[in-house]
Amino acid sequence: MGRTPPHPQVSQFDLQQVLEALVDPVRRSVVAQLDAAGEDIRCGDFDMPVGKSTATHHFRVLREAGLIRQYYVGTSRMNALRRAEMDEAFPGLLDALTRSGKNSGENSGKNTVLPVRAT
Amino acid sequence: MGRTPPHPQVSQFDLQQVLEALVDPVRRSVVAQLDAAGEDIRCGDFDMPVGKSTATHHFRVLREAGLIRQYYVGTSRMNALRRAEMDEAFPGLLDALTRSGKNSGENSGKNTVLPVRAT
DNA sequence: GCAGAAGTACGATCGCTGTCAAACTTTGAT
DNA sequence: ATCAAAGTTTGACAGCGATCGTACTTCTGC
Repeated sequence: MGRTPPHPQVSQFDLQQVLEALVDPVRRSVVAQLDAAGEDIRCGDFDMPVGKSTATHHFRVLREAGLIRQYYVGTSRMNALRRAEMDEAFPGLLDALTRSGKNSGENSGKNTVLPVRAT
Repeated sequence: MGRTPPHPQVSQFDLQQVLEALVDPVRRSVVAQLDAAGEDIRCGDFDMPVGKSTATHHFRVLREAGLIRQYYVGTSRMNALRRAEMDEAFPGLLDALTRSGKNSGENSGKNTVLPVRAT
């Protein structure tokens, strides 16, 4: 059980890494769900449109960027939003993202208004 | 083709698109330079570590996301930061990025040789 | 001990995007 | 008219990352 994966310290948070984590709609949705719930969530209890192995990958990216903290409870892995630490490193960033996530409905990544060549 | 290229309206700004634009260190640097200068800058006057055609590509991505406005002056193309409109669409986002850009790696995302504060 | 549940690790695709070089266009100056 | 400056367009290429399926590891309950 106690096998906790490595987590970065606040002093090691990197903006580039955080943005790369948050640019993916699936991962941003995970953050949004944690923020909305206000409590920790099991990996399997998220609403994610991908397979298990892909989900694992997303959680790892979020963890290594410092956005979430993971710990085991039985066979389940719990996920906690590191909101306070993120706010300390990058004030206003999570606020801006979680807020605008509500209004402009996230359309899962692909374009809405701009012309793109056909395939 | 001395005409102005197409620019999106504020109501059409898309968070996903804006994040995809800002996740690239070169493009974030362009935004930072515009923000720091406080005035419009010619394409050729930016400090960019890429070739001209790549720079053109970056400017297009920024423009289509709504981050900059482009207009011609002679043979030169000027670039203006659409700060107010971005703030209207995504309050706090640019603030968070330009501010933490000072501390964390806005350094092209590769080798960030910057002071790290302890906790 | 065994079976099932919950994730993880490992390859393998596959599409996207950042990059460049070369050719082209438009504008301003000589 | 000619030439140079400033960007754009096009085509090609390389690398990264999101995705999946399968096999593997741990833990809980019986």
